[in-house]
Amino acid sequence: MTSCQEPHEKGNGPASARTRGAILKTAAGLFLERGYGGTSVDLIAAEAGVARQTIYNQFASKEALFRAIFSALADEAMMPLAVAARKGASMRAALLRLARSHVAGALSPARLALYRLVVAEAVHFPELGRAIYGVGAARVVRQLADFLREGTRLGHLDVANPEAAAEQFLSMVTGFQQFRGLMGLPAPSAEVDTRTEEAVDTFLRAFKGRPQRGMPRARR
Amino acid sequence: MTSCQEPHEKGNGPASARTRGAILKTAAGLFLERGYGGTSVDLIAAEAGVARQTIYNQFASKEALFRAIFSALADEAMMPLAVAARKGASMRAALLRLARSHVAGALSPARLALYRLVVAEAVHFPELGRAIYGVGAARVVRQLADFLREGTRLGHLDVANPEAAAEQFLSMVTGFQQFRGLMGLPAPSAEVDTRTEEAVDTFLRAFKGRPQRGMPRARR
DNA sequence: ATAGACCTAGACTGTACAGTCTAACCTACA
DNA sequence: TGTAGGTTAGACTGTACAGTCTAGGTCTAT
Repeated sequence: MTSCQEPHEKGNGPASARTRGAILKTAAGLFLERGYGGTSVDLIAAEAGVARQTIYNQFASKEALFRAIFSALADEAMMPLAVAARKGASMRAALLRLARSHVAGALSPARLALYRLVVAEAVHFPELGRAIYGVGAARVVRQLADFLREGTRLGHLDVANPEAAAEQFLSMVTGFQQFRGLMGLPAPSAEVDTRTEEAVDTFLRAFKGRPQRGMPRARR
Repeated sequence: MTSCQEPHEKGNGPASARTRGAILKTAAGLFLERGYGGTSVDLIAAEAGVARQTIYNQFASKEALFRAIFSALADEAMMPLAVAARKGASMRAALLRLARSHVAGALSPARLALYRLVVAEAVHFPELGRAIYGVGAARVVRQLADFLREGTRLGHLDVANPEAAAEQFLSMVTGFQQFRGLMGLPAPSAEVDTRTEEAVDTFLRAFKGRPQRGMPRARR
């Protein structure tokens, strides 16, 4: 493969920065797609359009490269919940919006790949598991818990233990859908949506607050 | 092509059967412990106290061995839910018992290992994912759904969609605990138990049947 | 005893990979 | 122009592995 790519403009920093970025980005994609063991340094080099030696100039080892990638990956993995309750929206609408966005995220190919990667490698890279949990899941739980606490304070909900309820909500909403996705089963979006709605309704039946105007409590 | 060579009645066929069993058992343990890629045929042979050639006499390839192991693994993976509602037990007690046993199973090292393996390999062995889902998860869901349906018929519960509710229940009960386990985080049994109880209570708040003072008989 | 089915040990082939080393090469900059 | 930093292709080492092949060993039924 003849190298000689277009001459780098000066001013965008040292060539090494650009190269390093390309390596990181390419390697991240490959690790997600093929796992740690399934991704050779040669492949990363080829895909990034870079010599293998260049990778070793930038990173001490394949493992070091993986670790370097990981924190970044973990950070962007769990986008913050779109938790802002809109002013006029009902609690059900707010939770549904939130659930839908969370499910969509959790079922996206990128997130499923990340999940697969982490589950598979957490044994060899224990701090990786802790990182994903801490910067990802735990943070999302905390955000949602705050939202539920606020909803309770305002009387729209009746949640005694917001952290536990948040975990229950997220588990219920993603649980089986995500499992099916990981198992390679199809996830028709209509069905996903139905399941999401049902989960939200179950959650609301369990945690509905004091009756609101126009919302008769009597329900047998 | 697993065990199709038994044309002669030779009676016992002792050596090969025993050998084959040892290989299967050893390989299953190693695959669970170290994953498919992390387990070499040499290692299996050594661990099983068998020559490598013997493995190749019994199985066409490492992959064939893996597949042969898998159905067995999938079968014993999800023990049937101890779903029998005891006569005198309250619904809460029954669900709690069920939840506890399910959680204990899901968090057991063997099941976490299986889960890890399946999640990691479902890409390369798609039918593996389908098998685990079908013989495992889907079956458990069906059982629990039947139980919920029966509870609803008796008026102890009010579940409109038993399948969906069963998935919600199982997701809620195992969701985060299992995730934490997979991530290598400690799972203090006291905390697991608390979370389990909370999940059961949430479920019951959502699906509690009509008040049961005299247990009004519901016929349909 | 002997034949056949099964087993063992280990040599062997071919492949893939991590990581090192070298020598040439490009670009910037003094 | 020359030097320095970074890059490149590719050769090289050592390891691990899947899978084959061979030569001989063990057990069992006839």
